[in-house]
Amino acid sequence: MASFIPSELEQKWQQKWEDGDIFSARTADGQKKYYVLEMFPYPSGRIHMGHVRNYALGDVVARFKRAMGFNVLHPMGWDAFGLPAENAAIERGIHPGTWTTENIAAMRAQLKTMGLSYDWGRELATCMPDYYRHEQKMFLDFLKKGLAYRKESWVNWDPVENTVLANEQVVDGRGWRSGAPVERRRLSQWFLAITRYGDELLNAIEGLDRWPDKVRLMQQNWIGRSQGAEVDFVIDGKKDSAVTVFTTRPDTLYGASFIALSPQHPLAAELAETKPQMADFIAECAQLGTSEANIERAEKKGIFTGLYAVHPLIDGQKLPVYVANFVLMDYGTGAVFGCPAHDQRDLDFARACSLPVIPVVRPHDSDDNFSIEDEAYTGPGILFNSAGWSGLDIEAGKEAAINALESSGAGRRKITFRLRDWGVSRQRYWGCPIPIIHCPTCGAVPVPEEQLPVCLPDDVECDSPGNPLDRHPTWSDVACPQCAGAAKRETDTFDTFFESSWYFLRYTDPHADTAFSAQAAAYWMPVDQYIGGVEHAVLHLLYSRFFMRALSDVGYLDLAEPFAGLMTQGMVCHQSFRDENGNWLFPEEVEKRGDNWVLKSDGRGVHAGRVEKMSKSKRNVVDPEHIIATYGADTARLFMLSDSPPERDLEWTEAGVEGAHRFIQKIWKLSWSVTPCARDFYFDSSAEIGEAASTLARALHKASHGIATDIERFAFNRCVAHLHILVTAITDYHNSPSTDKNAFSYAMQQLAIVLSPFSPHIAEEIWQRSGGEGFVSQAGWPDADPAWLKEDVIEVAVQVNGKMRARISLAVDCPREDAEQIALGDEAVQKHLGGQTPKRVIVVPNRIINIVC
RNA sequence: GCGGGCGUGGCGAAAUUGGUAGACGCGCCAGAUUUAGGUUCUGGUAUCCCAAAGAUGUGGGGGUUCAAGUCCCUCCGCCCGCACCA
Repeated sequence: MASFIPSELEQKWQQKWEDGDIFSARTADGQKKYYVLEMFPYPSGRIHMGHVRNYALGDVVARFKRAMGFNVLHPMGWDAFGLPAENAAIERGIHPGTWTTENIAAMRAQLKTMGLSYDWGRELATCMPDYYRHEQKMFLDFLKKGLAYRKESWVNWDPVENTVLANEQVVDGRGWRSGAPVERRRLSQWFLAITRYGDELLNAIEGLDRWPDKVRLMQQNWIGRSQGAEVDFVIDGKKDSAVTVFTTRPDTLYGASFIALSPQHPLAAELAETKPQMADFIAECAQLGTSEANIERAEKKGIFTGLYAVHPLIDGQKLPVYVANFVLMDYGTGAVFGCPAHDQRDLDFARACSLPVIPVVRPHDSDDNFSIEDEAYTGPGILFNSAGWSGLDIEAGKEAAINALESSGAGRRKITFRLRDWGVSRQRYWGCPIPIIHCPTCGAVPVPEEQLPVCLPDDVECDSPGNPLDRHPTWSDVACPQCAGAAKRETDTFDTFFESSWYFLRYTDPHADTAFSAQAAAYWMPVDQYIGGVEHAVLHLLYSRFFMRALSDVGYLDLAEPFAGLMTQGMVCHQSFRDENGNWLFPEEVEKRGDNWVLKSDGRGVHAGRVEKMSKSKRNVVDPEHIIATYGADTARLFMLSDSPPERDLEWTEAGVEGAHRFIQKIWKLSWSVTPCARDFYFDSSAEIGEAASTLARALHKASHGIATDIERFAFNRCVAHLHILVTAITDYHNSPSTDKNAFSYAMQQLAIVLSPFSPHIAEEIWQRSGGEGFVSQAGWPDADPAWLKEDVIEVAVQVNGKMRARISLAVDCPREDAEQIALGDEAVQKHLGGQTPKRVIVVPNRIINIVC
């Protein structure tokens, strides 16, 4: 027997697949299509285990659907613009483009060793002008349609580097490189009007029935449609100035005790001009940056403006106006009224500032003495302390409030979305240039379409922070397309989510002169199965849904939803280790001796930490390249799929890989007894073929049925269990005295088919040895014969008063009465009945019998 | 802070969606093969109990039901996302 060298075997088959060009997808009208897509990687330099998991999952689906007779599209490409390339440029003096291209080459080579069934002819990289030129055109089309517009918004500003910082680059309120306290700055930037589709994006979630419920919920909450009212509060002493607030609880207006403005509210800025204290407070708030998580986690603080607002309903009542760090400028109107009795955050603030707490909603089972202590009351109830609204329930109260506001002119019904328009401008080099020319006389002028693409210049200095496009001596100097006067190119580039919002469309027609052709999109779209990390549950997936609608509206295609099916995978985790000094250690630096972990080098003790997401900083990483070189891709893929269900986190363990490897080797050894089998061989379920052959036939049919069912429901770990059971059955048959060489080889050939989505290389080898035609990668999935799946006798549990007391064997679909009689006749059952007569007997056919007395 | 999720043997998990808890794998134990180690093969393995019988058991507490890992309430722990990381 030849020893098993996975790399040789795998290279051989990868070469044959490539030579045979068997994974190229061609538009084939009439054949049912299936589009499988995994989220394309950012070319960071090396693949990591998360990629291996993602692509192994996708390849199972692609290979299985091919076996089921679908015309499968399974492409791969590179999400190639982004911040890390610029960081590499600053840190290592390498051009972002060079860095990215080298990374792509390295990662492509790594991916190819996995034996994934991609159509590499459709590969794309978003940093190529051939790709991004189309999104410049899209942007201009959006602009014409009013879907793109310009407005001011806030960014994190590093005052030392004079650059805009990403949230990731703000650490504890300081720039990550400069260490300087972050400021907020207002910049004029481009936005895409995603909120125009708010209702549609929300309503269509219901139809995404092959998406995980959790993702649908998250998108729903993210869009966050709320009904309520806008209320205008006139500032005392300034008749014509009012602060407008948005509230979902107009019913609690009689409980209002203050008004709070966002630190970015125009009125706050106005006050800061004359009040240094206010200016200081706003500056302090600015240090929290733009991250909503940071803002909302910060200690609640506010300062009094000295102004009072007039309560629109209560004569003579005035509410103090504060500027508070917990009010977001981006939501509603950037101002709220505080009702401490019925909002915990308002209550905390009111207690800190000694403001009145006026309960206006009481629970149904309380009376008008209901009062508030440390906890705001947010539950259902009846209004009180509310003049004419007292006695109404909350919903009726809201209606009454809105009617009162509308008739007095102090407010109006209002629907607000939490969703904000998408700011796409980035002050960075490594992105798609925004095709706009700024002219001192004509303003922002679109670059004429015949001048597209606006290519990134290569000759840039990337050795210092900031946008090199701003520093380029000539690139931005152009003539205005309208007046031919001297003008400047826009030096901002697009958010990289722009690229990932339509790449799945480009794959359908990757060499088209346009972004894609409507025909190709009509054939291949939507993506039937999309697979990727749950971290994209909202942003990327929502932007893509928006893009489809926007592109449809400007005439590119006619389809609203890009992804019919979605599967979100869990993270790949590994135990982390630290030495005595708290330094992180790589897994290969430690080993287990007895119950303790020690350093391999000198045997000193090691702290074994938690099992957590693989990350470079904690060093708990395992390099896929090393694993594939050692065990082979078949083993690595099989292990990735075998232990945890795909949506859950997976712990990478050495022992687990070893186990998968043993299983592959077991199959390898078995494969040496395989000889070409008769083409028309099959197990006849209507003939007497003997015990051993029947058992084998049953195992084969159960496996092909079970694996197909479990692939459809993403229970890949169960698929691996089916494979183990099948291999055990084939081994037993092989070892049995009545073994038949032809039957054995046939069984192995069938195994090859059902194994091929998981470990395709060894499957090809077995297929070839058993005389299979062509590639197993192109073979059809075996139909399961129901006759071989049916059991004759089934074991049924018998409970007495809900406790399991016996198991009885019954014929399948045995009549209820017979089952009941047999159960009651059972010795153990009789013993537990202790002579009592059953009051009730529940018979669940083929499952359980419960005798109640 | 807000939004979402997860929690079952020593470990990864399974449970036909309210019907026999622990399939399959890892680990461990015993035996066989082997000069030995490794490999391989066979058997065992939720806990308590010598065994049987029995009892207990799905993060904690409570509830609904003939029947709860599954449904409801509540508490605890861990993880993910929060709009300029991708």
